[in-house]
Amino acid sequence: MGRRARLRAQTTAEIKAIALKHLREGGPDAVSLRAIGREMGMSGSAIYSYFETRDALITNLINDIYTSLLDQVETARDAVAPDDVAGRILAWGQAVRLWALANPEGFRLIYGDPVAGYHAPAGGPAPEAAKRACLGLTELAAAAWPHAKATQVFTEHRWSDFSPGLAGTIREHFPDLPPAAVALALRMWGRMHGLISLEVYGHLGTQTGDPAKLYHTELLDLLRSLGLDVGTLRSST
Amino acid sequence: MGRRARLRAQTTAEIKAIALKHLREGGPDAVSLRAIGREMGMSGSAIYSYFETRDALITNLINDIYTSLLDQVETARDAVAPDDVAGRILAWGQAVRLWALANPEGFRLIYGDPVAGYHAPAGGPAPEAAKRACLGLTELAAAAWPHAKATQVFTEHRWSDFSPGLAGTIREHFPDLPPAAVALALRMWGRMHGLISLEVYGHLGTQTGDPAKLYHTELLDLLRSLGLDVGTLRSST
DNA sequence: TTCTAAATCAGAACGGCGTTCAAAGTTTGT
DNA sequence: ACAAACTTTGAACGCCGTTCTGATTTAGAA
Repeated sequence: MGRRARLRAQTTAEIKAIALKHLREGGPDAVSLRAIGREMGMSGSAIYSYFETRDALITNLINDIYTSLLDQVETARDAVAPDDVAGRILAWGQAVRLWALANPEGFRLIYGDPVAGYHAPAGGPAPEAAKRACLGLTELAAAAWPHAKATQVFTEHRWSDFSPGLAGTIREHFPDLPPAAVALALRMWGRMHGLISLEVYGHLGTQTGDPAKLYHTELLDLLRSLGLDVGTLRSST
Repeated sequence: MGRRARLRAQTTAEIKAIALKHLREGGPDAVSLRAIGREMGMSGSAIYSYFETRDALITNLINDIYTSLLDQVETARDAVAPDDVAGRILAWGQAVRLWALANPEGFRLIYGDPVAGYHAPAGGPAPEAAKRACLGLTELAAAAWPHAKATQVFTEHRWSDFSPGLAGTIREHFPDLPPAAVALALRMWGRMHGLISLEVYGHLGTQTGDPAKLYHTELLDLLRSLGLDVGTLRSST
């Protein structure tokens, strides 16, 4: 990599770093090419040498942020023994919430309306990370499936219910998993996402430390509905 | 009401109607004072006679939209006999989703980042509607509580876990309800909200009619976790 | 090494936005 | 009839994304 390419990579990184800083400090509106350029001592239009458009920069940020979320969540999950299925699900769920509370702007960027006038590219802004998330959840669901299948509500699910890309990838990794287990994985996702997004967007009491307890209860209920014993677990905040 | 006041009310309504139209047709960015004025044959600054600021207009819209959501949801719930607890919960849940799919921009306005640079006023943009939502869900949880309390995961919840305003209002309406039932109501909210918001924001497969089935399964599982019999219910899409 | 083509930048410009302000126009009540 | 209140306009300010022109710097081939 020549000198030119190195400078370019460095500038690109600086743009992204400042964009992230503005995002954290001033919310989505503060992420503007002109403001970034101003802080870097560059003209706003100069950034167009590094990103084709502002949306491209945002997409790039979403990718990074989504990846960092998954890194953290997977790490938390893998800190629990693989045979402790309930513990791994609990760890995943708590990690998602803690990450979201620590990075609310990032959470909004990934799961909400990212930024004024932003339009996600086809296939979503971070298809790679999204696939990782799906696979991670499916792995948890697959591990829980032997216990869960007895307790699950009966609803017919077919592979054709899912997008071909997702279904294909999943069946590659988990050949013997029934489609109902994939539905379970998505529902687990929804259960975690619901309370977290209500909390991040301020629709929960906005008072005291309650949301943590509420979320913990929800996770325990999720485990119970999977047929997993949670009698002894209690204090993993 | 004099002629002047009537004209004023009419203009105010027209502003809101056009704002809603732009919201539906062009997304949040299309809601701009200048664009509204343009369509009305008014200068953009004239709107400041009717709304103190753009955020005030948005807040007003959120209020209307949130209210219309609750009207629809409560109507759906009340179409089911009061003693059919499971049916009422199912009706509520399906109504929320159908409304969200029919009014995705409204859903984003209420539950997401509403619009570029919008900052909600203290107490939220629609405290009245939010309270109605909480009470409605609490009513459902209260009706289910006799069945549910046996199956619920044990987690201590106290009144102090909730915001004083919410707790007070709820205890007014449901004097004998334990705090755990309020936690259950909020968790029901989260369960419905999770899948719906993932679907509205395009994080679910983006393929086929699957989300409906997934959501239905989730509602059935919710009912099951409440100890409500759902063996015969199946086809209420 | 010299020369050409590419990459990088600044700065002006266009049209959009929310908001403010002074001035003109209109309605209301006295 | 007239003063006070309200409504509206249009210009202005500063912000934004984006495009374009032209200058400057760099990389690689001759």
